Amino acid sequence: MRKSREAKAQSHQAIVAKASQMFRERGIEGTSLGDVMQAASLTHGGFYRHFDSKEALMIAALESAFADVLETIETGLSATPRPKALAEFVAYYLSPKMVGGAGEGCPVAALSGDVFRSSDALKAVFGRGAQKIIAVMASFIDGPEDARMRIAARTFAMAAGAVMIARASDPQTAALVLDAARHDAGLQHEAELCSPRQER
Amino acid sequence: MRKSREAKAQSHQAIVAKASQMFRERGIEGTSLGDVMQAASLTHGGFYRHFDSKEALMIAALESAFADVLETIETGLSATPRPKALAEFVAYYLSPKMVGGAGEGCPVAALSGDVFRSSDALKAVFGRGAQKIIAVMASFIDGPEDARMRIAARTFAMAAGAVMIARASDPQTAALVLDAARHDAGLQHEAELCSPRQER
DNA sequence: TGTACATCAGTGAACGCGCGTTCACTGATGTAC
DNA sequence: TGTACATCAGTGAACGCGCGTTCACTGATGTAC
Repeated sequence: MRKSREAKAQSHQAIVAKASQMFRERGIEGTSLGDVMQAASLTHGGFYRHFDSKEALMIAALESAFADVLETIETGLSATPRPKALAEFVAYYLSPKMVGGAGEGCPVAALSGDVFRSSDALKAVFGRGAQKIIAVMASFIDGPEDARMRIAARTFAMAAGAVMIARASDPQTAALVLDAARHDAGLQHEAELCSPRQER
Repeated sequence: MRKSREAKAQSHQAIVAKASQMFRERGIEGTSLGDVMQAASLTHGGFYRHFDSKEALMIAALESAFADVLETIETGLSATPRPKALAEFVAYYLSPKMVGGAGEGCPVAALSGDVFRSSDALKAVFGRGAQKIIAVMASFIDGPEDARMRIAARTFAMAAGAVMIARASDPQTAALVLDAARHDAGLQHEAELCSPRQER
């Protein structure tokens, strides 16, 4: 039953892809290795030919999820004209498709709770991914470097926070929070640009 | 070994209090009923004299967590003068004590991932709690009703999002996101008040 | 108020189940000559 | 290029473990008279 090198590579890719999707959808603890292997059309016993442990798969799956959404974000942002790009991105991030489809959505919104309770290795992958998303967002904002990073980081925190709250709430509360975040998306430059700096 | 009515009530309260703290700290799936009962100085078998299932405890514990933080928020906001109250609250929400102490912190930041994957009953409790927090925050903002609710909701989403991202990240990324959110806390009124309304 | 009895809070053993992980095995693939 | 052998991807049964839940039991508490 031995498979060729490229067949193994395909299996590996399938395992990571399915895990990446299922972890986001059902949570890491809510997804068993048996579930993942079955989704990849394999049996559970073969898992350890590909990974040393579930932890190793978690890292690979999280990296894969970040790579996927970063590509989506970069192409999406490039497609819209500069001054409105970030607002459009936030609107997309908060869309029913994104909020409802956790499996294909942002790993930050889907997995922050799980990663919080996991190893430092996973947190490092998560932090690196989050920073990359923020950096890409910042690159589509006008203004001085530090202000752009700040706007990107707080906008991302607001969008991800709104999605997480919405997913954990009843529909009415979800709508309240998502609408507020959407409304903010059109205004986020203003505070930085029109008001005198304020120290706390 | 039967205990008096008030002794039972004390046990009940202890179970809920410990569960409320442990669920936030370790996650719902990461906390077993045995852990909770042991923390409440009881043995696991007695659990079902108090609740029908773990799900029932989840609901009671979440309600208790929201009641606790709502009280903290209301007294905290009342203690600071009006125009700065919200900014002070956000600074407190983002403080190392709050970010580090999930067990005593906001259930929205600690449990949104777990509740997302749970029953509609839990989501209803979660949504109601989140709305109450937003309403209390809004009551300490000046301006027209709908704008106040919007500002409160997006500020809460940003703060909770920042805490969740920070907890799941390496220290450097955590600092980046928390600083950006802190900085925003001093500015949040401005966009609504100083810029012309913008439609998307 | 005292007594007899029913109730039931809490105990600790036991249950069935699903999980991550291990293992002996199969047979196609890769390699050495 | 062909052959003989080692490798190893994938299978499916088995493992030990912790979980939520159930149960028979104990004895103090609550209640009826």
